[in-house]
Amino acid sequence: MKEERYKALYLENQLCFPLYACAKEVTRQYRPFLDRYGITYTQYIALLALWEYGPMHLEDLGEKLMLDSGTLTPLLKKLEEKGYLIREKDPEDKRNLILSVSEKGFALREEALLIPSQIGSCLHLSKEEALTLYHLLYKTINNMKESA
Amino acid sequence: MKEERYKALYLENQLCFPLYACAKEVTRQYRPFLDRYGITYTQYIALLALWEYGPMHLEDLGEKLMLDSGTLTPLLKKLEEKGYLIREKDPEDKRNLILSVSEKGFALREEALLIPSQIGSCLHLSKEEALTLYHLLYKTINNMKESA
DNA sequence: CTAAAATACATTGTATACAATTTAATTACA
DNA sequence: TGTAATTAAATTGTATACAATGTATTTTAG
Repeated sequence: MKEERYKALYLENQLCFPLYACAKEVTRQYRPFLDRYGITYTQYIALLALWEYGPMHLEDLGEKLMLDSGTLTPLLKKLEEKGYLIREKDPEDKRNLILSVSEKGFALREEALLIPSQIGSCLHLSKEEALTLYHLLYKTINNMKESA
Repeated sequence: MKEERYKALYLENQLCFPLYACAKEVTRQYRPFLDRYGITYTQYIALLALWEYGPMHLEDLGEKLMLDSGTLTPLLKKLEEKGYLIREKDPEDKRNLILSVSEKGFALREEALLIPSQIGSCLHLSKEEALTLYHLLYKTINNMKESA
């Protein structure tokens, strides 16, 4: 099986695989912290964006998170059901949906303040390693966006 | 909104987000190449493991790919339906499922030989950058596994 | 030797992801 | 102005992911 000819297809020679596995593993690290508030990782990053930038349209959130309406629509409805979010039609243009964090959603922000450092300590990377990884990931993302 | 107090929760201060986004984006790059053979990214990495290591049990594949039976069972059935894979009970221990690549599956391996370099060129990373990224990702994965 | 524990896979239920299509609202233009 | 083109969400359909449970098989203890 392990013929030289197929070296390019060895799992350990792929960059994609550790990327895929690491991303899954990191979101798994978040689970116990987020379970306490009844939210998922994707719901969490949606809140991160809305906490930081304030009310915005679904499309803008989609651009920030690189997610489309097919993913976001049901996810945002769940956040609304849980009381963290308000979804309302934009009176200026009723095609748009304005997303804004509720009072309960802002209360959650206070609790969430503790999460990043707890996750950070799971990863056990030096500040320098984390920064290198961060920049390489964004560089890769931007490279892919350009070539598209 | 953008108060100093909440800096730790800024989307751009998260390491998890570019990781999550990059992984999704890279699997998207695979899609056009894999669509031609009617397989998905996860099905592709399952084949990578089976091409490289030969027949194995579902559990071993799950360990290599960090996936459980809930994900693998339906995925492997689809690969079998498409004719790339053979699923059979192990006569030695009928709890185990032996997974082996079919003739058609090995024919696909020849075609797949072209994929890694085509993906590589989408990422536009130098050999050094790719290697650094690779090592940091595996380091992070291993760190998380240890702390668990 | 047999009942209980353990094991491996399958199934169920929930939540993404995303392509493709549909629907409602707005804009553009003939 | 009235209709065609465009736009933004929502919906539909398929494929992961994964926790929790179920089921068949094997192993282990007594």
